[in-house]
Amino acid sequence: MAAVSTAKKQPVRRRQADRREESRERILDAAEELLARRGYDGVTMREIASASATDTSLLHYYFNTKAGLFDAVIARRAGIVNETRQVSLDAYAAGHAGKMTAEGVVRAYLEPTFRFMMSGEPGFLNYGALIAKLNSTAMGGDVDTTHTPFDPVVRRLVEMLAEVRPDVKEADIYWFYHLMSGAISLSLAQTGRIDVLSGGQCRSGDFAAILDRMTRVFGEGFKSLGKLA
Amino acid sequence: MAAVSTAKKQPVRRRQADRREESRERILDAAEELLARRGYDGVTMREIASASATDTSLLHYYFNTKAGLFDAVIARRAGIVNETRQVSLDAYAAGHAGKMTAEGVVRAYLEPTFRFMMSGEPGFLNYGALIAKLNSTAMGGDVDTTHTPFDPVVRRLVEMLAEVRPDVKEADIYWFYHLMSGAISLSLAQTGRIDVLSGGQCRSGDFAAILDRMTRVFGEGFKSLGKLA
DNA sequence: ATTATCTATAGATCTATAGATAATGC
DNA sequence: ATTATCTATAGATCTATAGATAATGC
Repeated sequence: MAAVSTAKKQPVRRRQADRREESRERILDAAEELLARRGYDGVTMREIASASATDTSLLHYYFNTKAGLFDAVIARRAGIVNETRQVSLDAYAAGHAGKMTAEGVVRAYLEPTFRFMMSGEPGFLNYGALIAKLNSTAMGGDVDTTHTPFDPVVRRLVEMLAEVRPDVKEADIYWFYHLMSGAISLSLAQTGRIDVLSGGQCRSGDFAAILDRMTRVFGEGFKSLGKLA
Repeated sequence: MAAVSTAKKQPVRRRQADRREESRERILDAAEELLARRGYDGVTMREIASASATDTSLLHYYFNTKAGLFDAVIARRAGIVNETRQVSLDAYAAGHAGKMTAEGVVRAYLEPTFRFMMSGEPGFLNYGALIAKLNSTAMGGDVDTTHTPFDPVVRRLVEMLAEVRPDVKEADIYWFYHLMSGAISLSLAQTGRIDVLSGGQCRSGDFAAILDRMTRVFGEGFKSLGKLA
């Protein structure tokens, strides 16, 4: 057997890179949760430091400023989310050349996001709520919302929808995305409001139900575009 | 001719009630704009005081606390918005007994909101953005989101949609409302993101365009409910 | 006499940094 | 010798209130 819990008092000797990584992750986790719940201005560096069992000086050591910490929280998961969406759209396009449907495209776009939310990892639930807050924040404020890292995938989505219905004007497809985006955002926000409103018939955290309804409603709704009113 | 600008130096003699009302409105306007732009925690009482050309002590005199001021901002326009929606839904129901359509109900629900946004009154644009922020805030925080004053009208909407399609489960109608609510929220937020994304083909402030697309997409999308997938 | 408004400040924060100490690198 | 972490604090806020003054009521 290898040496498991040999010395009692002696601190575990960890590599610098590991200490660094562990501390950063611990801070990012705490920041993610607090930022998701109360927003950028609703959270203090002290609170994040306290929640991650360290001091504000360490937060500044790793992330420089509060805005830097915020950006790091967003950036941490943006890559994987983006890639998964991209892969999903490409896979659907490849598997349905010439027979793509709006519903299929919509599902391919939505599924990865909701799969992350259903993974059970609390980090993703917090991340989702944080992205929702960011989405409803006007551009040009303190928090930089210009570098939304999701734009290329959205363009791909629009492209594929245009292929399904070449007669629909591009602007209308963008509006369609806008409406869908709003529905996604509110869902990621997990506000608990629909729970109360429906008397418990719906639960904010039931992402399987939301994915199903979204796919249907937007898949069908897409057909209305381009028609005369 | 009546006495217009008679005395030069002499301060205009105004009734107490008028002074009170004018000051309150001036403060509420400034608060509404700042809160819409930066959120509850992103704005200070000092800033609101400065923007309304007064002091924080007067803000506290009229509204007690920061939370009290926030509530007053929300409450000021909630009544008229609510009533207008209610009247619109009732009018549609009365005029289309037995021949209501999902699209008709959806339009009757949406139209008043968007009409306020299109009124050109900047107060309503700010109010809309503020409501959008509130909608994506989880319940149970500092800001009280439980007293959302819009619930009764939503129930009426759900009721009418259920009349259009009695075969659809109530939970599905609530989910449908949830999706629509997300799209409304993002639209009210006026983030400017769709403008950039679409390369200027769409404008966040084009509420006529949004109302038109929403009515179509959700009117058509509603038909997908209750169907087998 | 009452109500609205201003002056001044208490007491509790906040972000950020300088400088000391502890742990790892080599 | 270098990197990670902690101690202590600067300097600038923040919300809220006490108490004085100005304007209106009657």
